[in-house]
Amino acid sequence: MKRKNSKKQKMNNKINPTVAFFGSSQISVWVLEELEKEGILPSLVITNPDTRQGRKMILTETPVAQWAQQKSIATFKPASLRNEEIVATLKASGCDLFIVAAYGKMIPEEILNIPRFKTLNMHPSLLPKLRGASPIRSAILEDVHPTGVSIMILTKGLDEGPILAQEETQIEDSEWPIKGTVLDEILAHQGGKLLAKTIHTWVSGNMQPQEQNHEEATYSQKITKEMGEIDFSNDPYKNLLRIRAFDGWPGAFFFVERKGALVRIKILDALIQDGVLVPTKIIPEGKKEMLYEDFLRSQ
RNA sequence: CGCGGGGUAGAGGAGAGGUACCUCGGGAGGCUCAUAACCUCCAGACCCCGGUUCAAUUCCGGGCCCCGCAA
Repeated sequence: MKRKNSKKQKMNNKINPTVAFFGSSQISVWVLEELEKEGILPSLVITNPDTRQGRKMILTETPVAQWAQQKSIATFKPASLRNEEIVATLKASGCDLFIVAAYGKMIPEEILNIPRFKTLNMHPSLLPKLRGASPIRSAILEDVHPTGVSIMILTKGLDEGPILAQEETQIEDSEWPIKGTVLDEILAHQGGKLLAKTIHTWVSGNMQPQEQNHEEATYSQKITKEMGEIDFSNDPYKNLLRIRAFDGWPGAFFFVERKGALVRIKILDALIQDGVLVPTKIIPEGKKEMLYEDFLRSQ
């Protein structure tokens, strides 16, 4: 009777380490939501500084900062982590574990090694594939299907740390190439869930990190605005991948001449019809979202 | 005050100080073996509040909303 109880207790009362979370984007927030569902709430949040953004250039907090504020969690917004004050603060926090998800900055080794359970990272790709800045969008752009999520221990190199867990993402062929914003959300939630599960096992000591196969590593490039310009003379499927990958940000676009001026046309979505890339929904500069056929009618 | 564009039928556009026009869509009818094609007809609109004016949807001022850039 007594034995049974203690066993049960071990199963249900998971060890809950104190955690500091590094993240900045909406993807980070989705991960935080999954962690919270599993009872992991950080006691400290590190995110990027506020930036001016939006049409009015309003000073805005990162989605993570907003989330943390709502939960009344202490938040730091350092411009750089190579800063003794921050390092001291993190050391003094006494956190057992650091978690990183879409933070947006490289974290110095000095910080990675502070907590006794080390620093874990949720990386939304099947490492060692698509290391680097844009694993989700590049999966679409480079037609890497299926993709997935990985949980790893952060080390000095860029996404080179040993892997604790990995999971493929189930996406129907018919849905591929999927839209970037959709894949963001799928991978963030899936990665968050896997991360939560992994943390519980990891801190209880029942996990063997697996070194990555560095030979097979590929890297995702940072996505820039210019990459979004669509040249209709290019391969239609590649253009479609680009439109879907850049969904939301930075967006795909082309220019048309109207009354002597170049007008930018943003492509929201497109499909391939009889081997030809046909936009479906667009936004001409200064106008609102409209069907491409409506746009053509008025040309 | 970061820069800029815009709000006209259900959709996309044109327009002008005094009958608001075009394309698509909707409805009715016609032609046709038949049709998403063609013909005829019909319904349906000027973002809001002030000002100027004999007259404002149009010019002026303010407001609300939408969007492109930028970040």
